[in-house]
Amino acid sequence: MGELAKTYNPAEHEAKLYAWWEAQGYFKPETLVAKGLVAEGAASFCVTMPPPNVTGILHLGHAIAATLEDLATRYHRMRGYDTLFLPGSDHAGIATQNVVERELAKEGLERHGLGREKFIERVWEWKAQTHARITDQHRRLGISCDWERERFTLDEGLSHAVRVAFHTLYERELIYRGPYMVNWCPRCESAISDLEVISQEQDSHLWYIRYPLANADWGVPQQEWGSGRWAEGATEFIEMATTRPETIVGDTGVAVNPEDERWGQLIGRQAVLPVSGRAIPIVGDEAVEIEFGTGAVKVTPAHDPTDYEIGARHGLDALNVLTETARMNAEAGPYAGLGRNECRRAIVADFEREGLLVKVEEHHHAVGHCERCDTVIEPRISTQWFVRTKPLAEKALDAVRSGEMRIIPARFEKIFFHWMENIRDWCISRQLWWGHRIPVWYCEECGQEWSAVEAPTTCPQCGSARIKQDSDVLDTWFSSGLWPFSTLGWPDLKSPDLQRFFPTNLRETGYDILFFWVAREAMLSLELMGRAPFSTVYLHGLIRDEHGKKISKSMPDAWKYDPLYIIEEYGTDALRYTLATSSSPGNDMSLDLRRIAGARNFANKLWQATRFILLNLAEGERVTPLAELAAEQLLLEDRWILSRLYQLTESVTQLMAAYQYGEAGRQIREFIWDEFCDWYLEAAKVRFYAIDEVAKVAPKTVLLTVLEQSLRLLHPFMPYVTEVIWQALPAEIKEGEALMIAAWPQPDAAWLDVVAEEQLALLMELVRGIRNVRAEYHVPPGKRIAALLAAGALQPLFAARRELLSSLARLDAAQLEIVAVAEPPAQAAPVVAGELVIYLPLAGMVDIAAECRRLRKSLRALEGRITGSQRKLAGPFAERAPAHIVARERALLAELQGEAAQTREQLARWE
RNA sequence: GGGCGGUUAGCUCAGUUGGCUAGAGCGCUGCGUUGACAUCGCAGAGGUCACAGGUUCAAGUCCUGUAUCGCCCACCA
Repeated sequence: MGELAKTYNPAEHEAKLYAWWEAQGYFKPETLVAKGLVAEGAASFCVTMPPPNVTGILHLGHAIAATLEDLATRYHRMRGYDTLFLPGSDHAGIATQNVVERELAKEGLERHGLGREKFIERVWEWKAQTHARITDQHRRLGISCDWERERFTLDEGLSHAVRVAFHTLYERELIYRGPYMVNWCPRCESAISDLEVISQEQDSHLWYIRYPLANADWGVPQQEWGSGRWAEGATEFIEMATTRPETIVGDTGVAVNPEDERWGQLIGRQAVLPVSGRAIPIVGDEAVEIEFGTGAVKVTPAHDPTDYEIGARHGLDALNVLTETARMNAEAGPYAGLGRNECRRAIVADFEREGLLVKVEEHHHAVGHCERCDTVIEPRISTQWFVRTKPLAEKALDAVRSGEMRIIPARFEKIFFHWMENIRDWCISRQLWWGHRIPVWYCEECGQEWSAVEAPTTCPQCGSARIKQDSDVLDTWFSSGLWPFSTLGWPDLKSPDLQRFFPTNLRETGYDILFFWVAREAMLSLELMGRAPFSTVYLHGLIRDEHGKKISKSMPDAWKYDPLYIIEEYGTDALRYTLATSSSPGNDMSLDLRRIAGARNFANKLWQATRFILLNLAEGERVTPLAELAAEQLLLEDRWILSRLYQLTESVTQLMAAYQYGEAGRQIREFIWDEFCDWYLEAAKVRFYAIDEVAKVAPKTVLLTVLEQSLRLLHPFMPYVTEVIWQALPAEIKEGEALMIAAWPQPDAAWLDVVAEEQLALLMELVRGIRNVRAEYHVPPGKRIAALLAAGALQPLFAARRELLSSLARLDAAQLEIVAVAEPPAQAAPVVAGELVIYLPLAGMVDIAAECRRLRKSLRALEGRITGSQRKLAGPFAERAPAHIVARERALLAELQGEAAQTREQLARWE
């Protein structure tokens, strides 16, 4: 005790402390129960960590999530909830596979060359490395999660949960398989969901082309395509615009709007498709916009979602002309084997040669790209697995509407509704290797298809052993969608953790994955568990650099925003405090390193205050607990700070319960720094440095009591420094073995003392006024000056605390006169605070003209406000506004008038 | 094409049922090494709360519109 270093050095304590907490079992709910810190039948509080992808290292987005989750966890643990923060990580199918593929590419390897099994081995190796790094980073953040309950989406239990979930949905016909148009990434060679397609605006072209029409004069091209005479003899044409000329070879129709006067009469006729010379019908379809392009559109049902629908309506064939890697297939005739872009150039050139290219316009439009590898997506018809989302979405909508699940900030509920109401079926199969194999088998004998939780050996239909499992894997979000219950032991409904902690309480994540993840968690949980997975969704914003730019690895100063760098430079507490208090939910945050430095300074400030207090304790001195103090031992400043602490605790507790962490954190800081350190601690020095030993008892008690309770309030924000300090405090003023398992402060209503607060506020105003005058007159800071205080009815109070006033304002105690009514000295600067006036006889220094100017200025301001207040009270305000608001206004007016009267009196002496 | 958010001090941001003189950190100015702290203290300067209307006794806060920046969603080829 009392051995605190000169400054707080986070690195010296953090790792040690974390290891100790963990070794003590404080992160485990069982420990708290065993210690009797969780009351019988206490409510549970559970948050499952959004499992980071095992793709790389953590960034500030993870840091803010972990911080807020741990903040909530520590707060609830202190409140006596049966608390669990469950950690884990996500195999992140497509993302991780891509990362490992890039790693392999560095060695000149490619996954197909390696083979599925070997490749998966490599991914597991990668997983082991990144997982270790991620875990280490999370520990550095000080999060109090139960590592023994850590889960991984591909581990045994969760894989089983995935199979059960799939099987259940399959049996309920909420999962189906079929050939539909999906988003296909030709680089990943896999289908991806709508959400994984990122549309990017691009500059491109709109090619106006024309197809000849078959008529009595011409119907079959006589010359070779590319000869320049392919359309020779054609007499009628239909002109259309396209952004994708390479798909022309896959056209099986031309569509026009039936209302279109230009083209309407062509419906039913045949066009002759360039290149192949195939006759294709012209159909009428409402989907065609008359205004766009020429009003006619080529229809390629196999390669465009709209065309797919038009084709379906008119019985047009879907002719696939692309391979899985987006090269032209045999159907492309002369273009077979070309890449889609090469083909585009070639076919445009050929159209020009054949006189079928009318014009080319600049065109700006959105093109879909793969979220993971940025490759241009190809819409493609392929057989995939889907989740029928409509019925699931209904339940999710109800859960939010009914309030079973609440989203913070509330505006995201509308966004959630909109998405859920317009949801489309979710493509869950991926042609990847890294992930959960789809638990469906096919019989090669009888063609039976069935789903099973455990791998079968024979066909249930015909008994054949010639069965094969589906080779696809599931979308990674399918397994993470089960996270809130799969991690707690589902599908075992008797799992103690599931019964104890489900439904969970909080899902904290960035708003960018509301649809990807939170929405899926809600749908799957409501379907499989019959309940929403959590009661509150708290969405944080994106973290950007100090100029509001998105932080990316390619930025030259990206290293500055690495959580580990920040932790090493400023300490974990500084990072956590800053992340928790610098923004509000759902709003992006520009992380300013200066703020982090400020938070580090705050930790040090707290440290210094503690040092001061402990330095004033003798070795082994017993501190008197607050309860043992007699009422009269508590002086004005003691009653004031205790009252302030009471109010702070009330306010912070309310804010924490309402998930207003930012405001809570700011209030705690303001209290500790501005009230406790700057005023109370300075006030306490008066008694510390006095001769009277008895007088020193109360301030020690109050200092330690307030400090100890402040530490408890601050602990969820700055767990390390608060715990280190707490451990150094004398045993008499604390309970238990660690701050992190201490009880959240229960404010003692007896501390509330509004009179003390008002009186000290007056004293502070007086002191500030004196300091102000001293600064203006350049009175040397150390110089003690005489003063005459006219305190009116408060004379006894100020007389009793004369040392306090003289100490804080650097007055000469021997020449401080405190009276009820004073005859103003001739050569003195008056300081007015409410109805109090203190005269500072600055012998020979007082510039009367300057004083008059100062007083007049102050009087003008006062009079302005008085007039405003009077006008307000004379108007409809007095009767329309609530009584307490009016009363407050009246009180204010009286105060202003009192101060103005005093000021006028002072002026009158000189004028 | 829809929808959402931001616009508050030089910079980065708070300001949740509308209610005292709109706040903080950093920066800036002046003073200061008083026996916790220069990662500090004291005093101070600095804002027509983007703009225009409206509702109200009262608007940074609610409504309408405008500007501007950003984000999300969307099958105009």
